[in-house]
Amino acid sequence: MTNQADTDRFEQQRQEKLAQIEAMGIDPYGSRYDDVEPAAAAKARYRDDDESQRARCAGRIVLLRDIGKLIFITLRDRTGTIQVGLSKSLLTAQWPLAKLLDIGDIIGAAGKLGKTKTGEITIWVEDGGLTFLSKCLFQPPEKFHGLADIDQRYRQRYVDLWANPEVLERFQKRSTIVAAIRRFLTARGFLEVETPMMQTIAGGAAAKPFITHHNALDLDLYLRISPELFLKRLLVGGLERVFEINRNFRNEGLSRHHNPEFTMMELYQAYGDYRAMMDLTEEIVGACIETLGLNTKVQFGDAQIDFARPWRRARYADLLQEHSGCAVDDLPALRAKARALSIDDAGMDDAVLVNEVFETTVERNLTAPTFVIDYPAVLCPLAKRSRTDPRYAERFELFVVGMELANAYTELNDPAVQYENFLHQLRGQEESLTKMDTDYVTALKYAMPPAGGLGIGIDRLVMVLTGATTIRDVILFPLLKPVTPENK
RNA sequence: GGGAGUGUAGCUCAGGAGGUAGAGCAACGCACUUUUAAUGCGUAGGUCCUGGGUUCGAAUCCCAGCACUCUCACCA
Repeated sequence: MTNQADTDRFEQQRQEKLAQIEAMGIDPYGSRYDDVEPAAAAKARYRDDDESQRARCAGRIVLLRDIGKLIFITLRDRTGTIQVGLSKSLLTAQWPLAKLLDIGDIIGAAGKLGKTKTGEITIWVEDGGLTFLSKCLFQPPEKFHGLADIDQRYRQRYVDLWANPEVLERFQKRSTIVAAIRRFLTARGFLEVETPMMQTIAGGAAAKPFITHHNALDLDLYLRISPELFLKRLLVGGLERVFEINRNFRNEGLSRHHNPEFTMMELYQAYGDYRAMMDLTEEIVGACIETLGLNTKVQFGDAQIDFARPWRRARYADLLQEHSGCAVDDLPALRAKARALSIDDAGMDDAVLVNEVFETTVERNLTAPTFVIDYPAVLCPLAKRSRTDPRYAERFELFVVGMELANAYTELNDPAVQYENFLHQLRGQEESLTKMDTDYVTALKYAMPPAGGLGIGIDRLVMVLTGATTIRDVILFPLLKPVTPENK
């Protein structure tokens, strides 16, 4: 698609300007530039009645209007934009440098802070106040429409971030959300920890793992699919409240809701249970909404989501009945339903089949925040069974706009039951569950306090709170097929 | 993997009932000291994704492939 000869045509012109800048004795790649004020702050403090105001900002030239002996520049930094005015009479010796500026270049601008005739707050750069900081050698995207080619936006995120300001804003919000969660949990006495990303047994979930190899030990290792079993070992160790915000890796397909590496916040709270986790989830998400300065009503595509508490809590069996018309224990009806939905049920366990029907009929309809509670116990080998009805596990999954956003259990702390569940899992299971984590069972034998555990998918939470309908819009560098010479 | 769509200038996009193509922005030149996507005049810029076929002639029609998007399937 990109014609090399043409790319060179534009780059050539900019190379020539770079050479002219060098000929002036100026380093076209700049150096340390101190005392920079954010553009937004400079604009915010401006006062009409003060002639002595000055400002010093730095950023990228995103617009440039050359009116002969006067040039107006829109300078963008991480906080926004500010106009820079370059006038021949003010700049004097630096005027030739001003005439060499291109859109995309990075400059520093210092001078009087004032207004133009039309009322735009402007830094009127004085001689010596123009600092060349870095030359952009490529033609930037179209100034009004920005970068629209979706593939190129992800591949060249470094361009996307400044060509499309809403992209930068969304990633700033992501950072704000993660910081809010850390602050909230830390204030509650949770300790942030880091557990292994490379594990000899990929436990804590059922997913296909990525495999890597440690040379010195000649040992295959798995990138973790979950930190769960390590965090619960810490409960045994007496860290009664722990959390980790980090990447999980699952070797599965890509979609609007799935990236092979994704960020999970997982926490464990001794002496809690899954109901405590529901309250905590509402509070955590509430803290994020508050920090972002949002109303509880959030727009997502065509849907409006209302996060006002409390959120709906509905039993798995009831939702199944409501959306599929089948009772959770009516297997003939569920088999029939599965066939009607063209689910391939050959060789499928009953519980797995029920869950297939659940996923196809129920999940996509859960738009408003909904805690699905009381899952069939066989689907939850790490969760404690209900004392009142052992067919069910004390587990919830939180759904919003049809997406699983969180998952929580009352944690199973009985080593004998855990051992049995592991054994049961091993029969006919996929690769992630072929090895038993016997050390985890040993840990439970040393006594793990009863506890609640919660995982929140950070990427999906950011999607919901920023209105991003694809996970790739909340991951800076999503996984893409590499560009090869053959497919270019 | 199935289905649908898209691929044209650096960027954003038109167009093309078969006769080798256009706009805006960006670039280059000229003019302009208060612009706001500055403006006006001029110039330059294209393997119309790739390969094959039909045809006197293909960017357009046909076939195959590649890439991307959406969607379905897969995914505790």
